[in-house]
Amino acid sequence: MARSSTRAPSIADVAKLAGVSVPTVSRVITGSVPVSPERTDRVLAAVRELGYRPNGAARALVTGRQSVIAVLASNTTRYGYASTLQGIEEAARLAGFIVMITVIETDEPAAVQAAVDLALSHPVAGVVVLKFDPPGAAALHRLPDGLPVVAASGGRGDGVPHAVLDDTAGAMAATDYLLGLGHRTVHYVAVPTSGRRAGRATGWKRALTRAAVEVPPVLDAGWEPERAYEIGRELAGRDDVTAVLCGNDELAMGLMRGLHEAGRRVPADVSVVGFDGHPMGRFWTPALTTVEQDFADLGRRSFALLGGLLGAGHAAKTSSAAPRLVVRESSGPPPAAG
Amino acid sequence: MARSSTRAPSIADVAKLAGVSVPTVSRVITGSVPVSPERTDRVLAAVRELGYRPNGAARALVTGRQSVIAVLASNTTRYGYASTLQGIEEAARLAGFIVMITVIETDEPAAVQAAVDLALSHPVAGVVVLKFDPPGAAALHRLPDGLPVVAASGGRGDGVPHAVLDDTAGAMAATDYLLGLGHRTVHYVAVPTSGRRAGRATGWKRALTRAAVEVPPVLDAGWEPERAYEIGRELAGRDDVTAVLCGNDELAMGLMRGLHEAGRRVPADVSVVGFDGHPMGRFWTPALTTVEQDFADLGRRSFALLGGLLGAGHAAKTSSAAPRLVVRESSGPPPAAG
DNA sequence: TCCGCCGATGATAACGTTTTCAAAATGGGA
DNA sequence: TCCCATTTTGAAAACGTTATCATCGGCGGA
Repeated sequence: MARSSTRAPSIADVAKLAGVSVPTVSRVITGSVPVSPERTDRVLAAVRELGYRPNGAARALVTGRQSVIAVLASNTTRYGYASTLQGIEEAARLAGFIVMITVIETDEPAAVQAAVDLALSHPVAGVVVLKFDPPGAAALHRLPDGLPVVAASGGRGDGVPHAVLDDTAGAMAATDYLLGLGHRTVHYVAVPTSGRRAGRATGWKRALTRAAVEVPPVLDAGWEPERAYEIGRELAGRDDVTAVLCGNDELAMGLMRGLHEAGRRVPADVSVVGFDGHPMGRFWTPALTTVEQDFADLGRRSFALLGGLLGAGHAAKTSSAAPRLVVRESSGPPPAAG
Repeated sequence: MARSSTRAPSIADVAKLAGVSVPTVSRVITGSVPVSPERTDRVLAAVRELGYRPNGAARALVTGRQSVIAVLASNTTRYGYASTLQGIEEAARLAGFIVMITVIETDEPAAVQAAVDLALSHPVAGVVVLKFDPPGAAALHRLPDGLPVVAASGGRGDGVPHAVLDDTAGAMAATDYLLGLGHRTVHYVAVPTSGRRAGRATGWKRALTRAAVEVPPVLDAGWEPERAYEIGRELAGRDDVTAVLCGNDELAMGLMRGLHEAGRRVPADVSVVGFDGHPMGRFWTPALTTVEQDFADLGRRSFALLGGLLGAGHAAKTSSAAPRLVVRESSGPPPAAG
């Protein structure tokens, strides 16, 4: 049973034990060609006894087909990233694919190249790039031609097939909602973006201009809730700020804490709306109004697009879904009826 | 440049173009054996021109060395899991390894077996199992012998090398802290555990018995903050509950919301202490007292253990770290001086 | 000048599997 | 009974790389 040491049993070992030829074992295992019941049993018995497990490298070498897909992302712990990854993994697993994850820590060219090289040092069937921020966008540009690639992001695509969450529509809906509540304008605390086109900022800006109200300067917070917290404290001193849209829910929570510590009440004094639909948002006090996005579905759609690329040629080029505004407690009318 | 179609260039194509033999190309690429500068240049030029990329499957097949490690986990979105995964990935990437992730959704034998089979259908150098819950523990038992395996968990190991976060010590510290504040006893809202030995519950129980106070029944919440929220509402009606330790911070946040909605103030009426050190905890209102754990470090240590297994035989068998109690606003003395 | 040594190079084997192709076995019809 | 079609089986080739081994060249020492 516990045959340690030496080397893993090969198909030849199984064949010898079962008293059949090597190809017969292969046929039993892959099920590609029928084999007589009697031999099939002998082979399966031998497989069990030896604990034989096909060598994927050899199999991949001869078939040329890979069953591994690479995911490139800048971070795997943030809510949106982790959920998208989960969706990709689930869809891939159900299709018999394995997911390899490689993190791209910065958008510095050397680091990006190193990460891409590492990811591609292994034979992969395709690549999914989480293009939510600069590192993701940089990685996309460094992937070699001829490799099936899909990007998952919140904006429109450029070249490669994209699975998209329509950030712009979500941000517009949230901004329209706040304006409809009577707020004079809406401020925006931004997350990093993948390029010039920032879907969330675009939607926010578009809603404001369409309503013919002033567009205040964007407040950049990066990914850190700490920074949003500081912004919250700064904003607390300004009476003209009555509604804030945040690039994601973590930022919104940090911001609310900053406002709270500085004595501003949410939503009585300031309305705060987040983005993403973080599962903790509904337990927050006050519960967070947010633009809910189905990241897991984004991941599944990303893999589906990639599957289309791998299979028949008639693959879809994009897959888009609209987010949904979820109104909870952190938003309301402005303090002085606007 | 963009040579699509046909098949990827092989080392033979490079050799022919550079006018050298196949092994010489291999030597240039791997750097294993010195090659004359003139030939090296020719080879590198040919590599560039053809866009040659070594076939990892062939390489893996002949060397027998794998540069892929598999991670088995039941979920990749929860804070502890995601952070541990991040630590593993980081350490692996720095060592030139790639991380494959396979999710085990339930502890049902068939599902576990399928996931393990999928993960091992690819040749891997070793496996890290996130053994925080039943699916992880089940996976650990289904891995074949002879494969380097490390478990990362919050409890002690059994057989395979373990990287550990000392849950027991953390839970004891938190419970001692609450008892020291004057609480008559401390209730415990539990997360799922990987087996009979639940580190957090053990530490909590040990601290209570050592202080000779009553040990209330464990309140099981699973992983869902929703369930903790309900428990919070239930507990709100009980005056004897003045201090609650939660199995993780998400649960604590759900619980606090439930208490809040039912009119109980935290920490004035009830003290709540979480577990894990979720980054959002400090922004919560009230900011969450918690037992902070360094999951990323746990991941790095897991990989280090695995590296020891892969390299020389004198590998460490365990690696343990103690968590740290971080006192914030959600805990304080009981309402009526105890 | 010759011998032996060392470094660079190339031919060939090996890794473990699937695929191709031919051979053997089986079955059915005349 | 014989022959052909069909199914099952096995031998050998192929995948792309690295490892092994022998060969070739140059160089230093006698």
